[in-house]
Amino acid sequence: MASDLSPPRSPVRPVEVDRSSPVPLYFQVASRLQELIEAGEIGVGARIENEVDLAERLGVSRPTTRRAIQYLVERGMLVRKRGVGTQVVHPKVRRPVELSSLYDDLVTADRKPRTEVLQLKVIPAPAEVAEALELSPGTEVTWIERLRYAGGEPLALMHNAIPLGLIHLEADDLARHGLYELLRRAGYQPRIATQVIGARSANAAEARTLQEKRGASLLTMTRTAWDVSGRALEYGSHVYRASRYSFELNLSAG
Amino acid sequence: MASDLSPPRSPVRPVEVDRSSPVPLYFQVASRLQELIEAGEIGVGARIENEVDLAERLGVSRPTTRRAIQYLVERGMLVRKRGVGTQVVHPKVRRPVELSSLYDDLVTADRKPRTEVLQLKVIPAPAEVAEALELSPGTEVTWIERLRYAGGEPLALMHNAIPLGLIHLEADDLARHGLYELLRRAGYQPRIATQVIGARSANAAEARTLQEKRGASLLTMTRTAWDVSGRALEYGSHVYRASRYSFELNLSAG
DNA sequence: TTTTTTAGTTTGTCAGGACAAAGTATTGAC
DNA sequence: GTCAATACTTTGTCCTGACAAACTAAAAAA
Repeated sequence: MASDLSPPRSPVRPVEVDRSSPVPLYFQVASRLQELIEAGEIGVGARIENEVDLAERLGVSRPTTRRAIQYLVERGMLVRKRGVGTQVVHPKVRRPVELSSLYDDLVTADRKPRTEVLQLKVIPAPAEVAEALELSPGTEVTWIERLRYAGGEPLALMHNAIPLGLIHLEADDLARHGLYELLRRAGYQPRIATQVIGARSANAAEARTLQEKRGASLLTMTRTAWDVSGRALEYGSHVYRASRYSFELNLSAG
Repeated sequence: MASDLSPPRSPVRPVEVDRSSPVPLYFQVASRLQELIEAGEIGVGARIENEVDLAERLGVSRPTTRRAIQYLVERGMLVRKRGVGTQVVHPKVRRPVELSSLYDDLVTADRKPRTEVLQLKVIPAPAEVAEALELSPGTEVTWIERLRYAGGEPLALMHNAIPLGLIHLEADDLARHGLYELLRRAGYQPRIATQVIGARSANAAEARTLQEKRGASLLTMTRTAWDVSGRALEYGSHVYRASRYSFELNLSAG
């Protein structure tokens, strides 16, 4: 019997599972729940049905139900408390699902990007680069210098080093596609990266290239990216015009 | 019988579980595995024993073993492939465990922090702040201006707004503790935040306060933080001396 | 009235078993 | 020798069942 508690317990009506589908049951359940939550049918703060009842009503086992709920907990849509129940979390809090993608593509989003390849050659890795990529000093790498425009204006000056043998790069490809896209296409999926974001003033050459005044503030970002097996894919050292660019990130704790 | 495959299959020797301990079995198993991996006893790239055998040898059920392994997979130490096995991932790739904490405390880590409270008062929220905290324009908030030193030198000028009623702040407390520590102590745990990181040049007042030259590059960071229930906890607008500070982050892609 | 005890609810942990799906290695046919 | 079929290994999904731990709320005792 439903008790009368202040956060109403929504009944989660028409959820059914399709056992002939190749989609795992737990995922079907999670998806249905997610739909109901996003459609607002299970209002924020409301407690969902308890595991045991939900499982019984859907005709699946409790572990399957648990796994579905766990899945949504992990992406921040639900919170569980032992002895209490499972609540829907405020939507604003549900963002950080994809905090984690690595994109040059902040640009690609809405502004018209254009890339000019200033340099493309093979050089012995400078000490800093070799260390970042975990190569012996002097190992050769592909070295790229690109100037990226957005909306017709220069936005960033980007230097990258890529270990030889990973991928063969043509200036043409680089002009038309992002580096990460090219890497992915060659079968290398960046999974982990460490970034350092800082700022400094533009020197004369940078100011000229980026059409800024000398001494203008620049955002700097250096990054090393690895694939899932720990192979270093890329080292990058970029400077952005602070007047036109900023980093936006979503963090989640615990 | 162990086959002879190029990545050697480590035997994961002396792992035992303590059933009288209050620590969950799956967590004991995960911890032991993690130790072995971090001590290098299961070398990078090596496959660990398969679930079934491991479970049997430890005297726990397969679901428990699975859960332990899953736990390490989620924090990026292991990779599993159906039909193949479970491999240890390169250590460099294991970082992003705690990308997710919100800290002022980058500073507190090793450098001696000191905080000077320049302002502490209640004011109607400016438009930008009100929007960030999802308050009606003009709602009163606690407004703080702090100057943070590290190693005897000024490092950052920080402005924060906190909704009234959350917490009563004293200049004394703020001088001795981080804002997040005070919030946590009052029972408010920041869970989600959105940050924007940019750069600009210091104006005269900022330069004076931070002991920089006028026009020096500053790193800027504005942030809004929410707790798990979606309540807005804090809005912050900080500027850092770019010559002394940078943001370091670890990203991981889904 | 206030505090303590008790009972009830709900999630957390764990076992053991069964079959499916995805790879890998071996075998057999051509 | 090359290619396809087969067997094997390993993780993925799912079930039933049981008890423990945390929390809430009601009942009992002070």
